[in-house]
Amino acid sequence: MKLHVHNTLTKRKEEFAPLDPANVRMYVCGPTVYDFAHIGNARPVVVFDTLYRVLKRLYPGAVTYARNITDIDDKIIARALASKRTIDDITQETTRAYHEDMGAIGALRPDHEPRCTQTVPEMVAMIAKLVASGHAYAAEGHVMFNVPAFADYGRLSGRSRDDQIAGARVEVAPYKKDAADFVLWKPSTPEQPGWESPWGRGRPGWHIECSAMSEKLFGPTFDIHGGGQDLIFPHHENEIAQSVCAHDGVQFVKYWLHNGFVIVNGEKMSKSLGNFYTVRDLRGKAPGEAIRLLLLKTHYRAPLDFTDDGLKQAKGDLDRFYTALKNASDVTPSAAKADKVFDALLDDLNTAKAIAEMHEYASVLNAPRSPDAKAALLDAGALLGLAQGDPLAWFQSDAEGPSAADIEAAIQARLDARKAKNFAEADRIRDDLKAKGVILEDGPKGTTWKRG
RNA sequence: GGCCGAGUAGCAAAGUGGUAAUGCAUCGGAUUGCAAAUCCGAUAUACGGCGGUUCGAUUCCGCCCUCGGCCUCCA
Repeated sequence: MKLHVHNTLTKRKEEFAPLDPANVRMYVCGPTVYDFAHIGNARPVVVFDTLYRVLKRLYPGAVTYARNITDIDDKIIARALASKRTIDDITQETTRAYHEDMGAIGALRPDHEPRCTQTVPEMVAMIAKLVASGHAYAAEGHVMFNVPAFADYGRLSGRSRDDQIAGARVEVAPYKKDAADFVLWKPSTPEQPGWESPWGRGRPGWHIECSAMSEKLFGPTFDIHGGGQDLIFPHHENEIAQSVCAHDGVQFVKYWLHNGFVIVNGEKMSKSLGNFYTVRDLRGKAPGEAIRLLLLKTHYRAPLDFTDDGLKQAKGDLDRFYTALKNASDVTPSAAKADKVFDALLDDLNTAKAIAEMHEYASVLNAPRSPDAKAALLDAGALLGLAQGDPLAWFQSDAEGPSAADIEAAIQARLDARKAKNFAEADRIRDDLKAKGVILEDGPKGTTWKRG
């Protein structure tokens, strides 16, 4: 079975055939670092992290994953002004928090995390090239990309020129030659961060960064470009225009992948609506691993309705996996692989199916306790970034509630009571612990406990 | 207005041209001193609506309805 992915460019599922199997390249749009990441920001991270894991298995040692960090942006400038902090301070702290949060939800670090501030010369060079080739023009300190100069504009998002004009709500700046033209470079005031350029001191527009950073790392053409569906237009459409025109018409990206939104109460979760949950906050409610599983339970292109109950259920799913592993601690895993899970992932990253198969492995591990099932369950977890931890730690490590020593002491007291057939006392101890969030399980090898 | 996506049992969520996985929930039973965990079994008129193609559609086509999104910063 071969990997198939849904390509936004063709609107259909296609077999994935890398440009160069010895050099598979994936670029995903990363965060603008001015605030904590919310669960909607986390979705593409987890989705493409899973794809990264699949690609690494298919092309061992040949996959390069890049995810940028946008550290030049007007929202950052605004945040700095409002909080009286420096831009560096904000971007560095936010980047650190981002790494923590994404690590907590099991995301591997990309091979490269390019930053805008370290790619300005490349952006300037690309803009200059576009000006020289007639695809862009300077006007009033700005440099604009001239959309009519790129015949293929609109192909990714499926928008025609007429649609653009009909639906245009954008205020047309007087220096634009065409209403659809967009900014490559804009002037900075003395207070704003800026860099010297042939068009004066200024800063890059939003879209050019990804074109420049991907070119720097990957060259003019690469395999996969990912991001959220809200980036299809205008961001990715504009990236294509810039990159293709800067590279004499050479193809930019072979496969465009986009994840669906996280919604809450029927509405898209977004910063502008203010209806978002930060990953940081959710980590206080559930383990990061449960947040990850929640994001993977729905196919990546479908909308995902976030609820507290869904988060609880995801936690419950993990409990089931870890229970199976805990109860099978004496089973030595074979060399079996999670073939069904892998096949599901190869089919356009069908994580929902993959998790269902993972449940099947857990069932087999519970019942016939087969070494194959244990190996497969663990392998499934490795592919999905789940259930890799120590089962006892999963159930027992929690800051709240009685200490492990107190619990052990209570268990011993209860054991004594049971030996004396004093079941009333034994049950009292058990109920007491339960009230404190500790559940006891009497098994053939003695009593174990977990935090509920 | 243009474009895009979604609508499957109580909940979540896959999937298929021949009446539909999986998990949770619910109900029995096994096991247990009683539980928990696990196992066995059961339940549910579940595929938004109306047409069409077909021997047969939830699955293909058309129209419609509902919800959401993009067209302006946004994962």
